[in-house]
Amino acid sequence: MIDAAMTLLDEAGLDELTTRKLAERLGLRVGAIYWHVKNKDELLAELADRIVGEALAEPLPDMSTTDQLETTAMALRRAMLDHRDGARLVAGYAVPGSNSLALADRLIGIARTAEVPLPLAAHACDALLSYTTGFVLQEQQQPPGATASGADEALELSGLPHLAELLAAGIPDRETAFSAGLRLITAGVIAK
Amino acid sequence: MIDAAMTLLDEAGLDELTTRKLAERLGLRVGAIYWHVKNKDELLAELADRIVGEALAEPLPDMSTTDQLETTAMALRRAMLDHRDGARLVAGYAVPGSNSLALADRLIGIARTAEVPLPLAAHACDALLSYTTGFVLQEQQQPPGATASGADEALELSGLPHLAELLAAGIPDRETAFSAGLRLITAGVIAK
DNA sequence: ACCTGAACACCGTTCAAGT
DNA sequence: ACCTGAACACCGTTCAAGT
Repeated sequence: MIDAAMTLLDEAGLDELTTRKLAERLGLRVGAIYWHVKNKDELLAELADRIVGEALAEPLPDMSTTDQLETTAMALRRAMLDHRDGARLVAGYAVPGSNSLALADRLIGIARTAEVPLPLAAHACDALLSYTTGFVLQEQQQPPGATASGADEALELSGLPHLAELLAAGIPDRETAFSAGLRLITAGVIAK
Repeated sequence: MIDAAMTLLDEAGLDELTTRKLAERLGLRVGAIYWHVKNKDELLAELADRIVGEALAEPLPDMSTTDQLETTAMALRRAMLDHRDGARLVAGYAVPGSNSLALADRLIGIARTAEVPLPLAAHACDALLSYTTGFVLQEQQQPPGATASGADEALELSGLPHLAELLAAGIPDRETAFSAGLRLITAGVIAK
């Protein structure tokens, strides 16, 4: 059931993930869905939790504290990117009681082993999670035929000198942009 | 038209912001909506842009570079919090060509006046925007009767020692949590 | 220019009734 | 225990036709 929903999500995206299409894929009538699951929101919550679970499954090699924090955040990003609209799902339906809490606990734990005081560790965890989901959300937003690379259609840049300069200098790819933001956050944690 | 949509959003939330309810509020039939606007997505994009515009309207007093960056991010947070589901709207429908670009340009500009090199300034801008929308998204998520303060219903904390400790120590309020994350990012920008 | 009437192709959810 | 049939109350969108 949830497996079928997951593959339907991956193939069709969140907007097309409908109870009726799910039923059809399972060879059932719509109503049958509601024997397995209370409602659609519960279904989506389970999907979101599963995605966060994939991030959690990633092993953590021996490395510096900041690298461990960054690796964990990158695992979350990977897990969300691995599923269509993954970030929207996690941001919108991931619910306490589940893997999200475990992920938060892991992040705080990493910071604490480096003797980071609890309040700062909590804020760092919060910042990393908000940043990561915010970043991937934006990343997965441009959906259909966004011209993959190069300066695409001339958007209005008059009055936006810095963006113009940035466009001329070349926009960095998503990977390095994400890592750079991550570094800004984690550096602040141990520097304190 | 967009004004009516905005107040409907504020009163009813994004899920209840429906073309039919909007028409009813305007004393029209549904079809009439589509004379004013191409489709619902365009309507939502205009709302999102308007919200970002409110953030842009906030004046920037004379202060340190990091304070200016933080003030700008806080203005965006305020603007999103000022409207029901503001973050979901901005994250999901804000589109280039509009106030989002102006906001990004402003952030990069602030960093650049402090002689931050362009690539770092761009990454800082990216990080601040992703963090802020991610944070407020989460903030506006718990919708209905989330027990406002205090440790609410016992969620399962076995195996989550750090979260348990955090809960015992008291969860910091959203304001200071947001500021703390902001500081982590901005500190990294000038420290470099 | 601006709107109505009326339809089309969808949704999520419920619930008696079947097996 | 698991599913069907059939309905209910909604959606967004289109488009001829009216004024």
